[in-house]
Amino acid sequence: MVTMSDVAKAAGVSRATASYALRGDPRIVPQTAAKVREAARALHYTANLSARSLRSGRNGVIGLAIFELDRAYPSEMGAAISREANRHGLQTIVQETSNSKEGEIAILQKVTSQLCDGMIFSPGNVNDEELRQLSGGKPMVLLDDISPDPVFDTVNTPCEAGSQAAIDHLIEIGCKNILAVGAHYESLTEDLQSTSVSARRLYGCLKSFDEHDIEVEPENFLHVLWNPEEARDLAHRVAKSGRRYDGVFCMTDTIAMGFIRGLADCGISVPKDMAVVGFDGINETEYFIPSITTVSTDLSDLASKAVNLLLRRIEEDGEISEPQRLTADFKLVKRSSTERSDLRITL
Amino acid sequence: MVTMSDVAKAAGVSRATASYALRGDPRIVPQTAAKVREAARALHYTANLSARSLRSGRNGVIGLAIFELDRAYPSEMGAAISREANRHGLQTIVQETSNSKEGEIAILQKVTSQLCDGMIFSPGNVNDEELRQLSGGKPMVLLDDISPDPVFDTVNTPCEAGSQAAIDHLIEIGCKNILAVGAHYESLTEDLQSTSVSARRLYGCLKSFDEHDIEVEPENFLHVLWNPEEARDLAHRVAKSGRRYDGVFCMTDTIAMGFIRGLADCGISVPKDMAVVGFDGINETEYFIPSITTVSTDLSDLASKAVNLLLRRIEEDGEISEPQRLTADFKLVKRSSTERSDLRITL
DNA sequence: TTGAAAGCGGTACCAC
DNA sequence: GTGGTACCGCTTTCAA
Repeated sequence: MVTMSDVAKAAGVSRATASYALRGDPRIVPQTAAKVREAARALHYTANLSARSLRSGRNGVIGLAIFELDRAYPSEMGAAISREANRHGLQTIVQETSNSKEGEIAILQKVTSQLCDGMIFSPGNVNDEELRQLSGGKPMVLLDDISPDPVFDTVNTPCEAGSQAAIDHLIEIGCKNILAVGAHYESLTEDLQSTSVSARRLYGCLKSFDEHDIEVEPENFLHVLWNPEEARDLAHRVAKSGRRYDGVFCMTDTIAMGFIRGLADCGISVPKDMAVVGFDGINETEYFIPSITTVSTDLSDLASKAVNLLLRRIEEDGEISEPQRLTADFKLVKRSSTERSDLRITL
Repeated sequence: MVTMSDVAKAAGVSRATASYALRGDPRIVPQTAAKVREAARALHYTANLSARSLRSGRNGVIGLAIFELDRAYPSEMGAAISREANRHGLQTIVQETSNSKEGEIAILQKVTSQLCDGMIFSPGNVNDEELRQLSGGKPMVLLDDISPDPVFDTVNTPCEAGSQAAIDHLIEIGCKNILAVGAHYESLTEDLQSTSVSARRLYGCLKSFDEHDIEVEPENFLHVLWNPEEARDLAHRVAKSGRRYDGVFCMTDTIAMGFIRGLADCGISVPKDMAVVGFDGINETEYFIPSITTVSTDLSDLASKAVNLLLRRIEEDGEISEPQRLTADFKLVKRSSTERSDLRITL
């Protein structure tokens, strides 16, 4: 392994000078700097990040912790963040928490807070106070944090506005009896700011119903775990229940896909018999049959907001500003799953 | 930040003793060890990985580099490896190479080889010689490496046997005119061991045709980039070509999904008009409509083989054994996309 | 403008 | 069995 001493020796300067030169410190005269750079290149020198990190606390790497690597939304988000960080000259390391408290603690405490300049984190099972401890003082940006009293910068997904747009769309295309899948009607009791993602999406639904003067009952909302298996089962139960819905808003695309699959199992066709809207905008929605109308979270925007917040914290020296809370953009992408043939005929 | 000196002081021992005690060195007497552990717990001490790594070259973290985070197969593989590593008490950090040479170099040179005890890597644009340089001497296991003369341990996906099983299945259900999508017929000229994944999958197809005494022509094979967009376009062209296939083997599930989508665009129904088999076994194949028959690579097996090979290298001291080449298990998962109604009637 | 040297937080050798 | 201490590779004061 070639070290900076090797480079310094080859260039005929001291280690200190080599260090300054390689990092472009203006104190070093151009000739010396060029000599050092040349030596580094010739020797294929690469700085040792552990050493740099140990000494200066910085190494140009940021950490991202997501629930699960193998689910579409978090992994697409990870890709977006990774690419955005690259644009700023940073490397991103991704880890999965497996949505368990031990996982989150292990990652933050053992890895991310030690090996990275800062981290972006989807908290699931640790609260802000624990996070503060686990962060080891390193900058952190949270994704969809639900603390009433935020300690860290946060970027939220556009839950309220997005869900509202979804229901608006179903109403627009003529749906008269809409079902929202993903949250209990009862979950909406708490303070909205500090509440869960599902409750915030539910809130958006209610807002839309309200603005359209549509009365809803608890039966218009069904809770389900956010995975396709459960959604599929739920669709079976809905199909057998006899209750007739003509439009469904699923709080995630994965739910939507499972739900549509479940409807298909029971001979109910989307969009002919029922229109379906998803949320997230994962790539698969375009290739699913039918392609799925979805509230597409703008992941580039989310990534850019998160990385910029993090960089601000990493670069700020001492003076700590108020934690910020931003929301990512979205757009409603209309596809087959809400194309109503009856509507098309009237056009 | 609480350091080992703090722990040592609190426990009334030296730093050296504290270090030994915390790592369970048998030389330390149980009482002393307990004292140290208690102090560490009370102070919420966590070892600094950069420091440990700098000194000992080990920190319990392995690196995984995959092409793209936001594609199903690599991310499911990443999840499997991450979980397998956890089982061995290791943390995994995942990075995406974006399938570019610069990406691969940056990751290996700047991050993985420095911050990790070893790495698992899908090479795409760097050859073995470059890899050896970039690895910095750290242990590395490759995934689907195609070097004629392997330098590193490798775990391959079951290309030949899997593709053969796929074609076998299509033949079994009565397909008479089969199309394989994903590789040129011409790509099969080179030495099989050192050839690309697509060529190896192609070879499996040919083996099956051969064993069933089925004559094939170049028209039975169509090349396409391995993404759903291209596959969808290709399906459009196939549909319009007039050539009648009754069974299609797509070399990845993503191709299969895009292809089925494209067929649907043209009014061709799967499996009624055409049976389709995919490869990889990604989760979505189960929820796609129709659900997709696929050659499912056993990712737990792949992960276990890769992690075990890596651990062996990390733990081996000096004595270097021959590079090993293993192949992951698979199973053919039969689903709707190859359910032939005509066959079902005759049963 | 450059160099000497201290030190980041651990590990591991060697002496006691 | 435990402690002193050199050292991993780099950054960063401080002096020259």
